[in-house]
Amino acid sequence: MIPPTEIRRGGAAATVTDVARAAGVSRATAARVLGDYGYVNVETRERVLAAARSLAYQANQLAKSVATGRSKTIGVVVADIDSPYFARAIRAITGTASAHGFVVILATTDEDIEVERDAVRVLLTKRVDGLIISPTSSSEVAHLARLSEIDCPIVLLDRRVPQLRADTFAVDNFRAAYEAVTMLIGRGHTDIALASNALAHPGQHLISSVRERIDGYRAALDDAEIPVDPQLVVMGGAEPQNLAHELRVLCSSPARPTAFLATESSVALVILNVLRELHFSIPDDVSLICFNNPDWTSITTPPLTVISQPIKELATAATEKLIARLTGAASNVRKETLLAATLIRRGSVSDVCHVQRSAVLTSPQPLKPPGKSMS
Amino acid sequence: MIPPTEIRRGGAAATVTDVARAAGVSRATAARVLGDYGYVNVETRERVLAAARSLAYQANQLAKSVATGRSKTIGVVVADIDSPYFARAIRAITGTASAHGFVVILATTDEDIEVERDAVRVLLTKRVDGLIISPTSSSEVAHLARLSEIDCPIVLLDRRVPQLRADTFAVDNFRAAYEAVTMLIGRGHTDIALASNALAHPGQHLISSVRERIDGYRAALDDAEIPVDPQLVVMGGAEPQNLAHELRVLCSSPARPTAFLATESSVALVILNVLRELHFSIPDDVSLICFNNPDWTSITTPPLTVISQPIKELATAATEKLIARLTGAASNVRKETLLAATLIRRGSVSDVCHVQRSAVLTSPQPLKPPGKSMS
DNA sequence: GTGAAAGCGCTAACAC
DNA sequence: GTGTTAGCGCTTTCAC
Repeated sequence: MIPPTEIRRGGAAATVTDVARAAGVSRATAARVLGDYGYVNVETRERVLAAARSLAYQANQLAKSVATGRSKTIGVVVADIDSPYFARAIRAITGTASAHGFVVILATTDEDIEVERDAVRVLLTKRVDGLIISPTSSSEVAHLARLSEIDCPIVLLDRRVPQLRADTFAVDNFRAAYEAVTMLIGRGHTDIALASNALAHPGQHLISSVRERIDGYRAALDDAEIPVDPQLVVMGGAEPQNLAHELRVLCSSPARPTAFLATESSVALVILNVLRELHFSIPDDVSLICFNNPDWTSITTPPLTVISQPIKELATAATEKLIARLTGAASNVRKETLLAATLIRRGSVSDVCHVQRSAVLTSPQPLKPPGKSMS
Repeated sequence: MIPPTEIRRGGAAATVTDVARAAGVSRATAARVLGDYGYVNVETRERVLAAARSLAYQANQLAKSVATGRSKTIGVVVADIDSPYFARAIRAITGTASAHGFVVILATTDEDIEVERDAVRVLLTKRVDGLIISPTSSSEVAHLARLSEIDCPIVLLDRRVPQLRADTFAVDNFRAAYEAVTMLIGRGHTDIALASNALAHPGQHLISSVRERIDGYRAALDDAEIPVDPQLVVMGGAEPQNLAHELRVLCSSPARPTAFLATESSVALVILNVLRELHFSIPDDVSLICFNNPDWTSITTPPLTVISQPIKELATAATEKLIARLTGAASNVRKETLLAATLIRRGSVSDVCHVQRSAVLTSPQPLKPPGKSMS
């Protein structure tokens, strides 16, 4: 009864046609039950499913995608995964995506705009349904602007690009920096340095997160009527050695600050190394606050006061928004979502006693951080 | 002259057909130049390329894939990206892959075998050309064994599964643990504990890396004729609170060890917290060595002596091997590549003075670590 | 060299 | 309900 054609060709996967033949129905019918659409007799369905099972049929999503025009794939483009910050983001993205039946293609750019452009091109070639990106540049975004024309939804994560009018999920960095610096000022600090691993290319825009942190830092000083000393803003670039060098110079100069705000935890690491090398102690000689809250900041001596960013929530929300857009469940208006960061007070900040003040604890203060909230 | 059909339909991407029409050639010819295969007159080629350019033609890789049967995509399945260890691996994989024109689909399992099975199934559905996986279980591998049947090359990263006969890239964990423990013994320690965030499910196999580290630990003790105290092997499970609890109990008992070997840096973090809480100091009261070498281990007080694993090299080699297999450039025999780990001596190990010994430095020793090598 | 035509595995009108 | 048929965008064989 069974025709010889029934014999599967060497190792190749079973197709709808194979299943249809095995079940004795047309391809359309088989496709209907396998694709789970349209009406089909419950008995016929069983027969098809049985055939599919026995042939270990697995749908070819690629073929499905070219037929439907949707790939159930989202592209993710970030600078680096090494940072625990982005690692957590990616983790949240893949989790959320797969819960919705989407798969994630990952690309890293190393903060290189050329690589980013290329990554986006490749992802388009793979026909991703949408893109989550943490853009390297806030100005060179032509390759991103193009996306809306070709109807590939894009959501920005962690970094804003106002001119793009895309859904954006980021931290309120200005406020976070402002509050941290204001806190330092309240503790008596006036010589507060800001350290970053960004680089101030002349004429080049900084990525928004760093830009906003610096702005917040400046605003806090301004509001306290403390002049901003340009020397105290050190942009070391991605090379730790260089950053370390600049910090060493700064700390050995008369302009030596009494407190540091680090724009990244990796910067804090460099600061810690330099301070140790110079035999400065934290928080007695200098206070330190850094952005991000990787595990290790709680076990240093002293534990670090940090600005914790809700990256997981951000990434999850970004992914859900993108998927909503893809399934037509999102409103047409592009929205910017700014989440508040949380200042976690630990032991790396102390008072500066210009004037004799009443004794204040300088040791670890397990204060309950203010609740974070969606804005 | 230009037919009205020349007008692009709303926003949709240009296809080979469009380009062919614009260039006044057949689809086959256009396909040849766009796909860069077969012979075509150099002049015709120019015409086609010009047309492609003006239409902003971008090949549809999906369609190409269903036609050719190869997707230029590799699937990566790991437990978690949060760990800096795997993050670095993924980074290396995406980098290497993209250098070879491949793209990476990422899936995380959270050490859940069901999730892993599902991830593999989904990736197959996407017709990945091959798989890099760090399997959750060393015993439940039927879903992986199936892969070789359907001709989907797989390479194992970081964890071994002997019964799978797949290319494997891992660290020589046995030797690494053996050497670390032997070093501790040489420093006078006899009560050496091993702590892990794995869980000893009854009848369940541990993942190979943990298994081998424990074996190495035991072997070192055996060879030194030190009895292995089961109490000193604490398997806390993934829940840090639980691990912390077990450690607290152990450290408060008479069985308190003088040294710890942590199978993960995240475990070291927990140990550090517990020790601080108990007011034990490192390395005076207890010594500590941990696997992995995240940045932060060099800035704790004291800096941690660690076992650094060449994960980047491993991941790069794994990716290259997979791609070689995909392009038919690899020999048929499956090979296991074990790279040596490197013991980096810093400040968290000190001597135990059962017997009075000559003074030995216990402060940070920037000894040059032994060179690592491919095996 | 180039074109016509079949095919990859799937979806989706449209008839019956 | 089910089958027929025409696509999706690309490759590839085979004539001319």
